[in-house]
Formats: sequence, structure tokens, C-alpha cells
Amino acid sequence: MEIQGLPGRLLAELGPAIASGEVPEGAVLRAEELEERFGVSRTVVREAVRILEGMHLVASRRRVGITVQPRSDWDVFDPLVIRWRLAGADRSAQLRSLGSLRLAVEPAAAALAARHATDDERRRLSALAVELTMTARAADLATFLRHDIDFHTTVLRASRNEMFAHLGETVGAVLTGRTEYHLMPHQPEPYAIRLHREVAEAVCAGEAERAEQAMRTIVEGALAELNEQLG
Amino acid sequence: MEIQGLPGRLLAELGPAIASGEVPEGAVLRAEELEERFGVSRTVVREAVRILEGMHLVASRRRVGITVQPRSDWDVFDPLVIRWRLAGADRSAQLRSLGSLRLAVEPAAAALAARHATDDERRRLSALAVELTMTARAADLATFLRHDIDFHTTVLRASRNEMFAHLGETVGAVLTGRTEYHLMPHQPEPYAIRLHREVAEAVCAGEAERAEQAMRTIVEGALAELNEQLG
DNA sequence: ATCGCCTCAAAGATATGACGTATTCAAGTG
DNA sequence: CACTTGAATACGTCATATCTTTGAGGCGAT
Repeated sequence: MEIQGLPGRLLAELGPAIASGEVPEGAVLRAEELEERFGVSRTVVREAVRILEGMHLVASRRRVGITVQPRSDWDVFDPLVIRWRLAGADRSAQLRSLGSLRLAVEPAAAALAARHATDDERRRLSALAVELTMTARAADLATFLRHDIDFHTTVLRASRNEMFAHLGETVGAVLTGRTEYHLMPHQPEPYAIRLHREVAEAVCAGEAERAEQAMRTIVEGALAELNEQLG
Repeated sequence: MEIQGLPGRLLAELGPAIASGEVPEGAVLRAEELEERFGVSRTVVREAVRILEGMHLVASRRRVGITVQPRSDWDVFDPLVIRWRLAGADRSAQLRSLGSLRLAVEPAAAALAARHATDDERRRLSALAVELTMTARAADLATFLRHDIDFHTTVLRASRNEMFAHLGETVGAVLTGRTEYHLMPHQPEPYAIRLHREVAEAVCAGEAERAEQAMRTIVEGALAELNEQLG
């Protein structure tokens, strides 16, 4: 999933540094400087910079250097950018944005899933809802998280819409970030779990409206909780 | 906006070729072959390939070559990928996906805009609604399109959510594609125009619910029209 | 005949030196 | 003061050499 090789290593340094704001907007890097700082050749630097340029984090201009672009230009849908930002200073802003996006997308996806999911996916959702119930009781946060991500990803994929499906990775990053940075209760709320079961049941029964409502309540809850934790 | 230089030229050839399916999934390209075919150096080929790799259109592996990845891996939110696909074979599938996405996002954005838009943005929306009314009567498709894009982009930006704001570019691509490929009526529907005015008014008045509903109706209409044209 | 290990070669990955070219800044000129 | 011009600068491209990974075929042992 990650980018390989030396350019990958460079990215892993530069990306977070820029995304976190440590290297501010408008700052200028020089290719030669990066070569020395990381002990790699031009080839490697150029390729890493090209990738950052593809995300619109930087722009390279002759006679000027490699300029960090304004945040508003950044490719905020890129999973790497999201992860870097979640790890950095504007974690809370990022989580809020993602929350609104989820609020718009996931209920719609749930409704579509109720119509288009395969039998296999319906079974999978039910099974995952059960798993969630059980691991929540055991307060096993790691496996709970894994199943939670799996659940939401499955719903998104079951919507049979490629763009929703792709947001699975994004939602995964949100949930991971939220757990990792302790922005959720230590013990998952029983009410949230019930809602997951409700979504699963509704999707199984093909009840789009009910699936949509339950999913909306889930995401609203998550967003409310977030606002509580962040003030 | 576009990528510059020779790698850009390579991208402009390879991207559409892959996105359109002309070069099928699983096909393998060799770097040396590309050097010869386009008469450029290794450096250029590598950087272009890196960018395509960033979009997950291809993956480069030693001893194998540059492999076209399955469509499900593609970075479907990348504006370039969207444009390439709209120009190619699965235009209709792409438009449908984007339609569902718009249906989820734009009403939510309109509701947020009604709460958070600046006075300037509210004025701008009203002005644009007027423009739409006038250019529609004149059947001036080009300027109509420009104002339509401007309208939707402004709403998305006024939502004060960076992720919604970024979808402005995407929506722009949809509207452009739809006009360019004659997938909308030659004369914009008066009803749709009215709804744009309704959104503008609601946003000005801070009536989130009404803005959301009107916007939903707009996008639903567009989607219905699309389904009609495509069967 | 099948499995596992070894070797070799193919293809990308990286390094490096040379040259091209756009862009900025400032000196010089009217 | 405005305009022109030129040189310095930092990225852009090319060509070549070398390194590293990995797939495939061969070889031997079981």
C-alpha cells in the first residue's frame, strides 16, 4: 500500500513535516539541500517531489525551488495526506471535516447497500455486528476497531458505487485515528453497537430507509462525541 | 493546474489510454519501450510513471515491468482520473457514480452553506442565480455552464468544509462533461433554474433545511435526466 | 515425477556528470 | 524613472554506469 524504495522514505519524512505545518506554507526547499539532508541522489529527490506535487502539497519552479503550497490546494482526499494530517497539528480540524463528509456519505451508502448488497455481504454485516457486540464487552479495543472498520468498509463497498467504496480507506483512517488518539470512550457505547446491528438487519431486510436512518444516527453520535472531546 | 513539462506530455498520453481501457488491466509496459515510443529519457518516463503510480493506475515492479492495476484500485477521486474517464469508454458509469456522490454531498453542503456562508458568498449566489436565468433564456450554453459551475462551487466552498470545497473541481468536471457530450437538454430546464434561485434565497435567508431540499431536487433532477439519456 | 534449491539474467532503482532552459534580480542605459 | 539586457541560479532533461530485486529455468535429491 505504501510507496516503496528510497522515494518512499523521503515521502515519509517530508509528507508529515509539511502536513503537520512544521514546514509552513510558502516555505521553499531546494532539491540539492534535500539530496544532502537525506543522502540520496537527485533521481530519488525528484521522484519524491513529483509525488508531493501530485498531491499539490508542493510546487516546483525553476530558479525558485520547491514551494510548499497553501493548504487549500492540498489534495485532501488522498489517504496519505489524511493520515499525515491526523498525525499532526490540525488533527481536530481534519476529524471535523471528515465527520461532515461521513455524515453525508455513509447514510446514503447504507441506503444503497440495502438495495444492492450481495447475499454474502449481508451475511458478513450480520456477522460483524455480532463480533462488535462481543468485543465491545471484552473491551478489546484493537479487534473492536478492526471489525468496526470492516463493517463500515463493507457497507460502503456494498453500495455498488465505486466512489463510496473508495471512501472506505478514508473512513478506516478516521476510525483508526480516533482510537489511536483516544478520542472515543474506552468502552464502546452499547447504544452505538445496537445501531450497528440495526444497520445490518436493515440491509439484510432490504429496508433502505431504515438502514440510512440508523447509519445517520451512528455518524451523528460519533461527531457529537468528537465535539465533546475537542470542546 | 496541469502537470508541466515532458512528464506532463507522457501523462496526457498514457493516462487517457489507461483510463479509457485502451490499455487493459493487467497489461504490462516496459520503461525502455516508453522511452523509445515517446523519444524521452529514462528520467522523464520514471517521473510520469511515478505519478500514475500515485494514482494507483499502474504499479512498477522489478523484473516484471509497469503493470496496469485493476480499476477498483484506481484513485477515483483524482480530478485527472475523472476527466480521463469521462473522455473515454466508461463515461456513463463514471457519471452515475458521480451523480450518487453529488446526491449525498451537495444537499449537505447547501445546508452548511446556509449556516456558514459569508455575506459575500450569499450575494454571489444570488447574482449567479440571476445570471443563470438570463443565459438560459439566451440558450448560451458556454456561459451558462460557466455560471452553473461557479454556483455549485460557491455553495461547496461556502459550506466551510475543506473536503466539500475540494469536490468543487469534481462537480465542475461532471457539469463540463455532461455539456460537452450533449447529455443534457439543449435548453436548460426552467424548473432547474428556479431551484437554483431557491437555493440562493434559502442560503441568503439562512434556511438550511430549505437549501438542502432545493439542492437535493436539483441533483435528483440531473441524475434522472442522465438515466433517461443513457437508458 | 515432484519438490526444493541454486544460478542467471531481465528489468526496474539509484547514482552521477553534463548540459539545457526558464526565471529572477540587478546593473546599466536612455 | 522606466526599460532593456545580461548573468546567475535552480530546476529540467539526457546519457550512462552500476546496483538490487525477482522471476524462471535448470539441476539434483528424494
